[in-house]
Amino acid sequence: MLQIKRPSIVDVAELAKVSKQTVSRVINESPNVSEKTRQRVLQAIEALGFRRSELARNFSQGRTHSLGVVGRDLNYFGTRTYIGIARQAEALGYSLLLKELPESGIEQIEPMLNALLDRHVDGILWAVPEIADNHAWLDSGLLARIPVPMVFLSMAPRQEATVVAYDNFAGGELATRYLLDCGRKHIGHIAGPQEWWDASERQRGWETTLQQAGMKVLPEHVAMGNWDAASGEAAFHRLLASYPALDAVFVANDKMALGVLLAAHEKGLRIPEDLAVIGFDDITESAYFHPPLTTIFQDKAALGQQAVKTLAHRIEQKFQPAVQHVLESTPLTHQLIVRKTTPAGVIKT
Amino acid sequence: MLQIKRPSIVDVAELAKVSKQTVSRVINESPNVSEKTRQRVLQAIEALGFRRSELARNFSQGRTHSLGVVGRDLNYFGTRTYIGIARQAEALGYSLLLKELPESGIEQIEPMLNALLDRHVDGILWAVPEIADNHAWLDSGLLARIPVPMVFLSMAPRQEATVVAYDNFAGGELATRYLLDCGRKHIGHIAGPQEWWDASERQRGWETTLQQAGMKVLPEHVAMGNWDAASGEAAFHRLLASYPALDAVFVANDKMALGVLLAAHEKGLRIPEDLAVIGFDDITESAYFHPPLTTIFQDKAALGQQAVKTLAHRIEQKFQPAVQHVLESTPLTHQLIVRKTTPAGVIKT
DNA sequence: CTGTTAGCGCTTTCAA
DNA sequence: TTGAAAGCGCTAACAG
Repeated sequence: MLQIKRPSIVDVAELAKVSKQTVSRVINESPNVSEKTRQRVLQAIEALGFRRSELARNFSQGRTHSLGVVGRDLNYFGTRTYIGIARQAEALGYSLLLKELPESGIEQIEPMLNALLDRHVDGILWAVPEIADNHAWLDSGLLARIPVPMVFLSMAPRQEATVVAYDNFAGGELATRYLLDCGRKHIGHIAGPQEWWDASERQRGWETTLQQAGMKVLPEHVAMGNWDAASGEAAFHRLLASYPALDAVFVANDKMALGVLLAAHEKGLRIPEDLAVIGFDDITESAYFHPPLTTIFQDKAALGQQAVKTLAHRIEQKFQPAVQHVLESTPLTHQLIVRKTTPAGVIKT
Repeated sequence: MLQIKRPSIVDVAELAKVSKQTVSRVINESPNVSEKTRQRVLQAIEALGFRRSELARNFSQGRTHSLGVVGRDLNYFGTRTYIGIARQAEALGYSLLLKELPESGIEQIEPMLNALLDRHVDGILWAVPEIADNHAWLDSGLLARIPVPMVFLSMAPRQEATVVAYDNFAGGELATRYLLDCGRKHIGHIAGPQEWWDASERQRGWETTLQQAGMKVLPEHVAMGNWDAASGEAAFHRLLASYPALDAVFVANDKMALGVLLAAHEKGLRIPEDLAVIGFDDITESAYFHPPLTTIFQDKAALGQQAVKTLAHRIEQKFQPAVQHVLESTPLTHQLIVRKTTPAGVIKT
């Protein structure tokens, strides 16, 4: 099973009777080649089935036209986010080098970044959710020593770091205000894990909105889950116990809301008459929950796209500081999707 | 903003007063280095903060220790599959180069493969679901011309192609047999898109099992969906119309089953008394459906792991034909998960 | 045990 | 418009 060597630029040069330099010019579409030789070279390329080795090119140029993507469990940001990332990267001519950051934590971070840098990625996209202080390394000065542009997905804004994120605070406000508009007076919250930035922002949005409406917010008006349906169910039981007057609940994601719906049903609560429920995310299933879930939509694909655009923009700036690059931007705003878990007839602008 | 050049092997050599070859030996842990010089070199490495450039190494070795992964929409195989792939690749020392195959189709395939080969991936993992004839290119001889090992995820077995897949036929049998064991006499099927290999296999499992039980299987006993909850709902309405005696339904995936549950509820059917329902996949939400869904579990992470193991095994074989490599294998068998959408009290071995 | 010499396949000077 | 030469950072093959 003889391995046939890929033809190189030299093979093409020999066949076309030119220098390899000329071949290089042809494949790079340099204008400084006569039409005649260009044709000869193109023929040789065709005849040999030549393709330029990106590996060699990357090596010689010192850049790889690839982006390192560090994720955690792929599934937090969800497949939609990754699709956005992948499509946008492809569109912009970047390859993706994917890494999974293990739970273990902080001591894995530097090795991971190094692995990417050793492969000379042009930029790095950090798609690890911010949990507790797992982004604390940013303040250690490590960031400044990373020689390539870096973009962070959905983390708390901080100095010197480029962040692409939804405004979860605003999302929390949107959900809560809607429940207020429905006329509910006792709006509880089932939060994601406190240590998650996204979760605490959503909670802050809920709290602030209620306070601005002149309502009191007590600790027993919140229960915490871990994003899973099971935890939503458990949290709902606790919440109902600690806040019996409850007539509406803002759940920090749709999966937990699924658990809430089940639990409420078991308790014999009518939805939305006795209890209004609003979720967060608008996962595809939520339209088929029982009853269909009112929720806050966020376009995860757009989030991924925007992150890649931003990163690519910074890379181009670095490699060609001369030219003015424009950064296209996708708007990232939450949308309210009203379905059956909230009362009908409410006008919302 | 001066870009500091990464120290190279040569810088280390100079500082340690040895040849770069010796440095190379040290970083590759060759035994043929005296302890004394090794220490000197290590110190120099430390002092300079040297790290070997994987890019250069890849180039010089002609292999990249990376796997090309071609997926479609990331979400068909699901995040679990990708987590399995990512973790196993990491464990085996491979990087992942990710590509998304656009829907458009066949004319994208060769460019995609070429893009991967131009970057000299060591192997390719094809994670695109087999739909209609979108794998027909395999029979065109293209495969034979791909110079690196390739592994296909979840497609129909064929000559000359390495496939890692669940036996969907067996899964269909398992589900159907269970409904029979429950004593149901009118078992319908809501299938995935006919053109999907996985879908048609599951259907075949259903059909065969019923026939072996001496039952007649008619076209009106099946309705087709597109994997989405919405399509499951619609398909159920059609199925009920064409097969009024229906007392059980095997749904080809959990999402569609979700739609079925909603539709059945609206029809006033009691589950499982009037209608037993079994899904397929065991997505995390299904335990929280209303009622909790009986389903067939498949470990997608294990699927991804097994695919990477298989691919890595073939790669090692190629690069070091001398040594005997053992291929660890993860068992890929479906499991029945009994919850509330099927009658209780059935003993199942 | 260590050093020397090539060479991987391309791009980037610099000359002609 | 073309070519020659050097170099990217490493490994491989051969000497000593």
